[in-house]
Amino acid sequence: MNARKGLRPITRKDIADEAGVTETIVSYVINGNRYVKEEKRKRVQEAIDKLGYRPNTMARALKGKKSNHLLLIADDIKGEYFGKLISEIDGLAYNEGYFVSLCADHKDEDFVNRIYSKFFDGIIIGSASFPLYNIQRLIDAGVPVVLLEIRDYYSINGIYGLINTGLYDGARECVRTLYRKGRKNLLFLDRITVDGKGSDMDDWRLKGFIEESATLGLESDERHILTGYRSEDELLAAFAARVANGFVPDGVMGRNDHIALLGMAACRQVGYRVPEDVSVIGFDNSRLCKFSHPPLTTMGIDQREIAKTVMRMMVSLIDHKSEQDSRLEAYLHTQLVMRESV
Amino acid sequence: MNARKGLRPITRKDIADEAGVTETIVSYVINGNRYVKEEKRKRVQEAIDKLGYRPNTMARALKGKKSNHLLLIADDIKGEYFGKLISEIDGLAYNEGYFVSLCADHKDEDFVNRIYSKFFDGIIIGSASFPLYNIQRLIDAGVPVVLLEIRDYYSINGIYGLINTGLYDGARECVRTLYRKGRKNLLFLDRITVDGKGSDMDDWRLKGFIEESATLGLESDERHILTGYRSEDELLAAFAARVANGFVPDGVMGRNDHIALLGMAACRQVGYRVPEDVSVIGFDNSRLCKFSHPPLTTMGIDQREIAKTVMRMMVSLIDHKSEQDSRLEAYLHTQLVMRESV
DNA sequence: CTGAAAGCGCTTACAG
DNA sequence: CTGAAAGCGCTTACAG
Repeated sequence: MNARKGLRPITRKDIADEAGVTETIVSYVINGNRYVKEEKRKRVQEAIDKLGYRPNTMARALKGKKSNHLLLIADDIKGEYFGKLISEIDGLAYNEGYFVSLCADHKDEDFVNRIYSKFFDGIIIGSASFPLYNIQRLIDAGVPVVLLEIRDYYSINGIYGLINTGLYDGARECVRTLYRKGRKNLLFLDRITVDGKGSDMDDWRLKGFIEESATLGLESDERHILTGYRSEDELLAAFAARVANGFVPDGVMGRNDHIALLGMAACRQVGYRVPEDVSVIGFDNSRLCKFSHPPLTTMGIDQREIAKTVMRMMVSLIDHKSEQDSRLEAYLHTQLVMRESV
Repeated sequence: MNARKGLRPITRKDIADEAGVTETIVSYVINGNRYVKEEKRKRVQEAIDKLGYRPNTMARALKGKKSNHLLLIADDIKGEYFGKLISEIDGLAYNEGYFVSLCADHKDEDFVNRIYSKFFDGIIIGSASFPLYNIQRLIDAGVPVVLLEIRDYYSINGIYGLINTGLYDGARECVRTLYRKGRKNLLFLDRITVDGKGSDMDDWRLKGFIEESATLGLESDERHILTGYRSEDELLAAFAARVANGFVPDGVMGRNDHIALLGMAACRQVGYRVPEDVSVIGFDNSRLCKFSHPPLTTMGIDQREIAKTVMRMMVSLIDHKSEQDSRLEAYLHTQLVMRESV
């Protein structure tokens, strides 16, 4: 009971002593890979329950067993999109016996070495800025990897999971939604980044915007894409500048709800009414949408479905890797949520 | 290069071979706890850099070294409050060499055994529903624990960190803010829970609401507290029912911004104008506030400051536990953010 | 059917 | 100053 000393963690030996069997026997009942006399098995099981024993994860992992730890690498941990996703993944993972670690996409060279200390049973990459060669390195090293297709991963080879979360089709539908309202002069609002480096054409949402615009015969050159800002204020300023330069958008598509709402504010700032003068559409269907004014029309992402797919792939990759002979793929869909901003 | 085979993780032996020294020497230069001839040290260092070697975390932890893993237990992973907090903690933790795992507060009896497999160097508890006796068990077992004081933890003994994030004082200031606007008939909106079990008096925000009301001579009996709902719709219905029963609030305080905004919607639903008829105040200063209509006045929480305090305490607890002779405490402050809903 | 033993990748007290 | 060796808590091939 002395907090300073620390209660000794209970080990396999304690169970063996308590149950009156060899340590070997304890291992075999835990791993269930050898017949053990029913009566001994029972005594061991009781000892385990009584003492609340859990095999030391470290020791098991050292002997080649799983660490039961997954890592999720994200770039916008703060956002509601990842919040929901993590929450769903955590729920499913916990039931499968896993813990999930969360990590922003750190830029230092050492990052990959650190995550590759044989610690994680699998890695989920949901960051658009994680370098491709590092992803390839992980896959080549045999680490189970599941990629959330925020950007194009066509160049990645090997056995891994790839989840297309419907961003591209969703973006196209956003454009069509604006178009159906008679909007012809669209503006895409890119993300805010620390370094002011925006998305490139490998970004599914931007790509969807451009290609659907082309399909519909709408312009989508660089005047129609606002990018390169590092803060909310810079976004507002960039928008105002674009308008001052004579560009008059009648439809605004935000890369996510937060950005779309900032676009809405920017519109009002230069005197446009939403949705009378300009339609605004977001992406994510986050809580923000319902409470904005007017409520934001948006493209909903089903994080629960994504989480289920992630876990399904992870389990395949971890437990049945040798049975796979090509990458696993899944295509999910977004869903338009009509409110009043379009 | 064969993805199926997997590149063998590089071990201490590889470094020893590469540098032409004993494995022992490699360990000593890594841990820096013995003099090693400058020239050997240099060769080892070069080999480490060249091969990108990282000591196996599992093996080190098995020998009593740190696992460099922290666990954060939260109850509302989805929310923006935790999103920001995690994001900040992750940033600081990464620089200190830690990864942080995230976990909802699972209810099964086995949860504590699972987290107590000697895996985590420390545990941060930000969940109001984590059972007190389990917290005490962890602390008694010598696990470094930092508690975010969402509720009252006066009964926990031993050496641990306790961070009062200013919820109580913040809640009181919310009440005063409403009061200053002449609001006398206040309504506290509690959280939405899965089981419909609301907060008790150990909850700092509720406690602050009740006690400041008393100080100001305002009523704060159960008619002034709305609780026990399991969904947004139930909240709206409960609000309408309370009003139908003849209770006419002129000030609404939400437990967080999301709840406050729901309260705002509820007000409108029964025909009240905000802020003309009723003032609404939230808690968190999340993105929601800025985009609501009218923009929500709220109590800001500084997650960055909380994260810094958490890490500072964690490091003390992990690296200098023996030097502590009582629990570590910190008091942080919330900050009123005036907008237009009060 | 079952136990003693090797070994996973490390750290560090021990003995030169 | 430095190496061989014990041992952390496990798993499982090996030899009864």
